[in-house]
This record gives sequence, structure tokens and C-alpha cells, in this order.
Amino acid sequence: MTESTPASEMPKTYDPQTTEPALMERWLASGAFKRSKGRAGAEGVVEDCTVTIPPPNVTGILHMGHAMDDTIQDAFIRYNRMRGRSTRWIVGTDHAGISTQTKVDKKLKGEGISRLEIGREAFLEACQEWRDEYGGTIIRQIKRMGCSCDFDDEKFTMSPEYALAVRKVFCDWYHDGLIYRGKRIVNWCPSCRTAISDDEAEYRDEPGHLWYLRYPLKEPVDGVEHIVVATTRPETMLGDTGVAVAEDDPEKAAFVGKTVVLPIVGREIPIFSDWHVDKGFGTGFVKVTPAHDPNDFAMGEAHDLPKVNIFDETAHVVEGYGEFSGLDRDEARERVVAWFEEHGLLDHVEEHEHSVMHCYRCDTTLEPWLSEQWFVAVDRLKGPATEAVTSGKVTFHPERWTQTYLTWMENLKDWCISRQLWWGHRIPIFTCADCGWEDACMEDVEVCPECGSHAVVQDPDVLDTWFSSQLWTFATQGWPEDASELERHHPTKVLVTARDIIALWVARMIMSSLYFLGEIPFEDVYIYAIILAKDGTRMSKSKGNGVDPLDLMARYGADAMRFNLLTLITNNQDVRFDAEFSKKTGEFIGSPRTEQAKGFVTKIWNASRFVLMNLEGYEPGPAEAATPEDAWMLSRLARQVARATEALETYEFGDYARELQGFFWNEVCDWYVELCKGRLNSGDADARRQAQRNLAYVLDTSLRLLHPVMPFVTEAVWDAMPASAVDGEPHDGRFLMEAAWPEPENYARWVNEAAEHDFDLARSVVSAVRSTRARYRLSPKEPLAVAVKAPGQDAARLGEQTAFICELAHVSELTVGSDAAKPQGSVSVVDGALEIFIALGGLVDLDAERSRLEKALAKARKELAGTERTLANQGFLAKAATEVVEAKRIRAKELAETIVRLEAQLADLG
RNA sequence: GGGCGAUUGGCGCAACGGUCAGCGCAGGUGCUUUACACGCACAAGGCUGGGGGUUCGAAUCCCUCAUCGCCCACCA
Repeated sequence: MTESTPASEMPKTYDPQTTEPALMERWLASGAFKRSKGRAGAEGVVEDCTVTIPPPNVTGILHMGHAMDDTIQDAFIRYNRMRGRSTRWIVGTDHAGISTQTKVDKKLKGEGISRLEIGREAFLEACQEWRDEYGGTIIRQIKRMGCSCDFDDEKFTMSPEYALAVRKVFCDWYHDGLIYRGKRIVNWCPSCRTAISDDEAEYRDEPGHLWYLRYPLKEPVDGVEHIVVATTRPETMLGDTGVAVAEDDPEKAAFVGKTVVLPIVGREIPIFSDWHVDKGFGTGFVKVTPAHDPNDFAMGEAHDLPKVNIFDETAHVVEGYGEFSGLDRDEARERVVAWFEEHGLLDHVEEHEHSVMHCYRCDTTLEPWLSEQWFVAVDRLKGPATEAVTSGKVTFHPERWTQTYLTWMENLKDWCISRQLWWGHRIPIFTCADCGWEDACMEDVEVCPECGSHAVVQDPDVLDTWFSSQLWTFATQGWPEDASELERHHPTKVLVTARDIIALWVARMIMSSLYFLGEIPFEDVYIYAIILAKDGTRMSKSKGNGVDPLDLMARYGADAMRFNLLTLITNNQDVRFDAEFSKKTGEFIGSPRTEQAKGFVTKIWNASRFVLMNLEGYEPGPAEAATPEDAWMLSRLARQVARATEALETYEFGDYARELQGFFWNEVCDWYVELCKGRLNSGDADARRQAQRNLAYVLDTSLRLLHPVMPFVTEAVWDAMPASAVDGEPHDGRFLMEAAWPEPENYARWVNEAAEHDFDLARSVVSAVRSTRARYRLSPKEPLAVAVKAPGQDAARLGEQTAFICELAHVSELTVGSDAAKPQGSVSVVDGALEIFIALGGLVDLDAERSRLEKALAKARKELAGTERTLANQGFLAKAATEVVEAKRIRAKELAETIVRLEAQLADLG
């Protein structure tokens, strides 16, 4: 910030497209985004505010969810930096195992290459290339938004340092007995011969059948010789090891504990009850195939059933099933059904639609397949993680998400962490093929430490992406090698994220941080609303209703988009974004709300330009409540400082933005700036100087308050300001982003309730005159004579404000008094304790005035009647709070007085 | 199927048990007021989705119905 633009050179229009990137360059070059040292507070302690960005996928591009997330974080970070806290926003990307691998896979497929052909090494190289090419995209987009992240120290969940942390966590948990190997059903693609993760599988509803098969009972039950099961996959009956009924099914109770002889196979299998079963579906009897269905697997575990795998890796029936062995699953289905029919065991067949999983790559129907996987046992983790939240150490905002977290934690099952992918952290488990030695190792092992064999192999699978991202708050801060940063900057202040990853990510971060650091990863979790399209449905590429934040910024600028996003925030869990698209081309046309926000950016620019244009001869000096309007403005400013500070401290971002806009636009611009024009143009040098100082003070403070959400335009204006009116020193070389936040206690002395009341009286008079003028279609230039009758105290206060009332309402002659007389031929307006008479001579339309007054009278009488009814209610008087009763009494008195005045005016009209 | 949330003037939203239910946009009227027409002023527009309950008092709390949406789990 070496050169500042003289006010006279402030361009007439503000262009975010040139200003925003240029400012960003200067901020970046200055190092202002690195950790701020902060300022010591009253106790001599510098508070800490470290925030880690939820790492976007390395291959990702910015979408509206990121835009919301990052706007909230940046507003919070900028506020805290100004507040004097030691602040750093840690940025980085996630390697995103599945989605990166899928993208690279598709790219290679487009080139006619299969990852299975080129092998693991070559494929990982291709992934690395992809990351190098696209990895910077989203970081550049975040920069376009003006986010004040520490970009010089970007993190990555697969960097060597990070990999070390991941490996240590795995090994420690393994040696502490938290990581174990177990069997689990995965989605197997018989064509690709690989497991497909849940996220890669595509569900599709397809027409199918429900086959009703008869299973003979070993011994008849009450004369019944066989039961009937319903299945969509009859071929899997070869692997059945049980039959289940619902726990709450009295009709089936007699069958529980009995035995069925499985047809074809001849296996004797038990009948048992389980909560998985819905007695209303099918026959109420469910065949259980633990090796080929996830639910059946769970039942098999619970009831200790054998898991019989009947398919090989190409989904052909394995040896041992006679004529069925060697058949593929479709042939097997036909033959099994035919066999049941031939033997009179096929009860009947129904049409049945059900969802089927397909391979995202080759579209083959996936086969649930039993395989070896690695798990994290959560028993020892969930207790502390639950306590961290119930005790209030970690707080959710809004509070309602606490329940989501606790419910999930309560139902938490062991976490399957192995993924059959190549792109990711490879599981550091080494096994000796010769002697069976196995261990989790920090260093790669080539020779078996037990038998010296070279036949040591590493587990081929990689870790779930969340396994590495759960370490984000501390693995990005030097853990495990150097704990010095963690000592001062962990736990982090807040995690800002979407509700759909409370379970996947938030909960796991809490568990791992508690385990390895013995402390929570963050104090607060702020869950923001999901941004939906205009029609209330989720934005999606296929629907074409999604809007690209870059398009928004190209059209309206980053400040406008940021402001728009914050004002959208309410207590609601979803918000709608009003992006409009061309019906013909589907192209983004615009967003009215963002356009409004752009209007506010322009308003700030223009108001600032006006102030700066009028600073000629400005001498820095203290603000002063020299006039009633000054006292009012400074009081309002003080309240706004307190309110904005409170709102940001309590994560009320929407209120912060909306209230600030109302204040700056409707109070500062519409009233105060207008009111200062007189003094600025008068020949009175002292009055002009004071108006300049006050305007500069109000503008300076407003810019500081607005900066967290509107960093660019506020910084651009600040750049043009000759000196800070708050500290009275030239601020060349300092950025607004590094300036001090207006501390409420420094403004508290301006709060002046009486001044606010007095100003409201003057505003009432101005509004009454303007309104009357509009009703009679009189030009604003037409001078009018006005008399105001007010109670003594109010009359005196109004008397001090006649100058500006006359100016704003174009009043030529203003009389104020407790006994002011109504001039001949005038219109009267009753507003609270004021009676305002506007002289119109012969123009007064008696009928119109009468009906207007009658309308007002009727309204007042109606409200008075209601109020009196309440006051007559014994229950109300007995139970309502005294201040509420008192407020009602005062209101009744006011209404009664208003009615008297209105009646008098009506009588006067004749 | 489970969980969460919404329903307030034409549209988007506030109001979180107690003043005449507020605000913005759109629409209306009038203003080339020398910061801003991306502006200013003025006026109009609502028995708060239906029904029931709790309470002295309900847009607000409870129940129910209807409609809509989001998240999670997926049905043998």
C-alpha cells in the first residue's frame, strides 16, 4: 500500500473485475495472509484463532457449497484477524481416492487404456499427472473469492509429511489393538474383477421377480410340512445357512428353533428371529445367505451362521454343487427355478421392481461378495468422542446438529477403512508368505524379520480417504514430528462444514484428535445451510440448475457474491439460490439477489466517494456529537458496532450482513449523509470541519465492520482515504484487513437513547410532510409552511432540529410549540404525541382529509379496544410479567391520547 | 423405511410465547434533489397451509392431516 489514490480521483464507477484481482495480488505479496501475530488483550494474552479449511477434492472445481463455506470462513477469519487474535487459515486439498481414481480411469479409458493393463505404478503416475494439472484449479478459484488463506503453505493429504502422520496413526492403532482384519461384504464387479466402493456403485430400479420357494421342514410344525420364502435372487439359495422371521411376528413364533432341510443342497439350517425382518413383506420368512447379501451377513454374524460362498470371482457357481457348478449366475438362476418347479417346490412368482447396483465403469451388475477387509474398532473411541460433545467442549451451531452427531455416535459400528483402490495411502501391513509373519510398519519391509525370507508383500489396498482427512487439524500443523505449532494453535477455533459430513468427517476428526492429542480438534462446529436451486431441489449438472460461482463473480464480483451468500443464511437448514437460466440455451442469465448485493457494493462505493470528495481541507480530529443528528448517528453507530461484534462472535452471519446493510444504507446514507450536506456546503468552517470528521469517523467504522464480508470494495475505499479518522494517523502502508476492529467498549460512550428519540421526532415531521406532499401531488420544490404541536419536552427537542427538517422536507416556515396553533387551510397528521399541521391554503380536500382521519381513528380505536380487553383480563394481570403489563398500559394511554387528537382534528374539519 | 426441516402479502425471506406480523424484490405513483436511476421519496398489498389442543395470551409450544424438500439407509 505505497501509494494512495487522492479522493478526487476515485473513479465514478466501481469495477470489481479489475479492482478485486489487483487487490488480491497486493494482499498476497504483502504476506498479510500468513499467521497474524495478534494483539494482547486486557489480560496480556493473545487469543488464538486457527481454522482449517475443509480440504476440497484435489480434482474438484468450486461450487456453491464451497462458495458458502469459504465466505463464512473468510468473514470469520478476517473479523478475528482485525480483532487482534493470532489468526491463520490453513488451506489445502484432499487426494480424494475414489473420485480422482474414477476421473483418471475415465480419461485413460477414453484413450483406450485400461488401468489393469498398465498396472499400479503407471496408473499412479497418471494420477499424479492429473493432480499436477488440475490440482491448482480450485485453489485459484478460492483466491478469486478473496479468501485470506495462508496460501504460501498449502497442505495436501498425500504429501510426504502427511503420509507420515497417516502411517503413524495406522500403526499405533494397529499395535494398540484398534485395527483388525475381518470379513465384510463388498460390491464385486465380476467383469472388472475388483471391488467397487459404495460411492462408485450406481443404483438403478429395475423390473424383476419375486420367486416364492418352498423349503421343507425337517419335522412338521403343527402339521405344516414346509415354509415359503420370497426371494429376488433364487440362485443364492445354494448358499443359504438359515431362515429368519420377524421378532414381533406371533404367527411365526412356533417355527423359531425348528430346522429346514435346504433343497438341492440338503443342508440343515435353523429358523430364527431377527429385527432385520419385516413381517409384512413377502411371506414373513426370509432366506439368509450371509456370503451374498449385506443384511444377511449382519444376521449371520448375530446368529453365528456359516458363510457359504457359492460364487467364484467371475460369478460362476463353485465346485460342489453338482450340475449347478460352473454355471454363471444367470444360468444358475434359471436352473434353480426350473429345479424347484420340477420338484413341486415353486409356490408362485410375482413381478417385483427393485434397485440393482451396477459398476460405474462397465455397467455390469455388481455381486455382493465376501472379502477380507481392515477395520477400526470404535469401542474405545466413541465414549470420549461422545463426552466431548455432551460436556460442551465441542459445540455445534446451530445447536440442533448435536443430536445428529450423538445419534450417529451411539449407533456407530466398526469402521471399514480398506478400499480396493490404487490412489491413496497404501495400507502399511506387511506379510511374509513363507512364515506368516505380519505387522504394521512405519518403514517398508523387504526381508522378513522372523525367517529372513524375501517373500514379504504389502497389503494391496489403500485407506479410506476419511482415514487421512480425519487428521486434518493436526497433521497440517507439524504432527507427529514437530509439536511446537500444535501447542499454540490447537485445538482450532471452528470447523465450518456441511451437515452431510458430520458423521463421515466431523465425528472422526473428534475421535482421532482425542486419541492422539488428548484434546478436541476444534471448539465449535458451524453447519451451514445447503444451497438449493431456485425450485428448492438440489443443484445438479444433469438438471442444469446449478450455478457456477465463477460465473457469478464474473458478472457481479466477489464481494457481491459473498454478501449475497451471507444474507441468505437464516436458521433454516436449506436455502434457495435464485439463479435464472435461459429456457432456450440453458445458460446462466443472472441472479436478482446477487445483483442487489452488487447494488449494495456500488452504494458503499458512491457514499464513500461522496464523503471523500467533501474532505477538502480535512483536518483529522475527534468525532463529536455537535448536533442532534450527530448524536443520533453516533449512537446508532455504537449500537451497530456492538451488534455486529456480537453476531460474529455467535456465528450469526446472516444477521450480521443483513443488519449492517440496513444500517449503512437506510441510516447512514439515507439520513445522515443527506443531513451533513448542509454543513458541508455552509460557509461555517467549524461546522464543516466537524461534519467532515464525523462523516469520516462513521465511514471508517462502517468500512471496518463491512470488511469481513466485503473485503475488496472496503479495502479499495480505505486505500483512497487520506487518513484514518479513528486513530487520526495516516494509514499509508497499512491494509484495512490488518486494521483494528471497532471494539464495542470504545464506542459505548456514544449510546444516547434520548438523542435517538429526539431524532425520531424530527423524522416523523419530515415523513408527514413528504407523505402529505405526495397525496396532494405537490412538487418537492414547493415550499410549505408547517406547524407542529408537541408536548413541552418534545417541542424543545424539535426546536433544535428545525434547520434540517426544513431542508429535508422543503419547509419554508416551521413553528414548533406545545400550544402551536393550526394554521388556516391546513392538513393535520397525528403521529404519536405529535400533531403536524401542513398549510395548503385552499388546496385542502376536506372530504379526503376526513376519510383519512376517520380511517386512522378507526384503527386506533380497534387497537385500543383489544388492548383494554387484555388489561381487563384477570388472568393476564395475574400471570403476565409486570413489564409486559406495564407496556400494555402505556400503549393504552398513548392510543387514548391519539384518539383524542384525531377526534379533535375531525371536529375541526367540521 | 428412518431422521431432519419447511409451509407467513405475487416471489424470496424475518419475527425464536407478549407493541399496529417486519424486510427486500417485483408491481403502483411522483422526482434528471450536483455520491449513487445499481438512486430518492411516497403509497398499496397478509384473518401466518387445514383441523384440534396447551396458555391470560400462539406465526411462535404440542398433536394430527395435507403439500414440498433435504440427508441417511436400502427391502429379502
